[in-house]
Amino acid sequence: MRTPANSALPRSVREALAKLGEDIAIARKKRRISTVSMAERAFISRGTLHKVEKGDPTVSMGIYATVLFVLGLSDGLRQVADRTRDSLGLDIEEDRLPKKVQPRRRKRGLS
Amino acid sequence: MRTPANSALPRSVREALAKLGEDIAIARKKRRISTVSMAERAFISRGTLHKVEKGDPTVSMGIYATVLFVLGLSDGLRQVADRTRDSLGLDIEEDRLPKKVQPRRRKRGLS
DNA sequence: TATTATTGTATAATATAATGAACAAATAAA
DNA sequence: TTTATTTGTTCATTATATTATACAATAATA
Repeated sequence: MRTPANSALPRSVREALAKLGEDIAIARKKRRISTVSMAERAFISRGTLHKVEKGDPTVSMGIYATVLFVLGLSDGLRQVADRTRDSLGLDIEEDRLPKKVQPRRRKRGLS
Repeated sequence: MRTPANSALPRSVREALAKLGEDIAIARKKRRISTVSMAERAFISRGTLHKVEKGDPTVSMGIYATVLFVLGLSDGLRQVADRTRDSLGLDIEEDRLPKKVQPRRRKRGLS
């Protein structure tokens, strides 16, 4: 990622990722898996695993997901934005949601 | 990511990410946010947002996290691997977990 | 305490993620 | 039905993520 979303992440986002990284490290230790072994199982380098356990935002989602999978925790991913839990926004049945979001148009000829 | 973890993700992982992407797209539509507007708010390009809504594993975690934040769904991230929910592994108090994971050593001099 | 493996960092090289632009296809509003 | 806007894709360019390697610091075992 080479976007401001990298260097200038909102505090709460940075904290959420940091917590995720910590939780991953704890889960790994609970399972008595070394960083070397974990890196091998996830097909990544030890350095990248270290970033994951720090909650580094530049690491790809696929790598996070694979690490979680190795830990048997990938189900958590499915619930992150689960529809049934999402109370915000319009309360419309999924089928009736517009496929494209389009603002109400102005009549032609108005300044 | 340029690791096998990219092209050869386990089925369940690919599916979990695909679901996450779908849920994100639905949440966006519920809130009547266009892809253009969403991309702006998350400081990313429209193309990358499209990947996110497909559950593409090569997109950075920071970008996923920022999009979730814009949707007001970033709390879900904090619970993905939450300790208190993690029933697997050793059931040891966090404080007593070893900082390093080390296998039991062999006595010297044994073949 | 001595020893040995694990973990924390740093660096250069290289693969690739993210962008912006441009065009086609699809959909919602008039 | 017509029209305007959104969304899907592609491509070349550029920034950067990931790796492999090596060394230092740290912690667990005997």
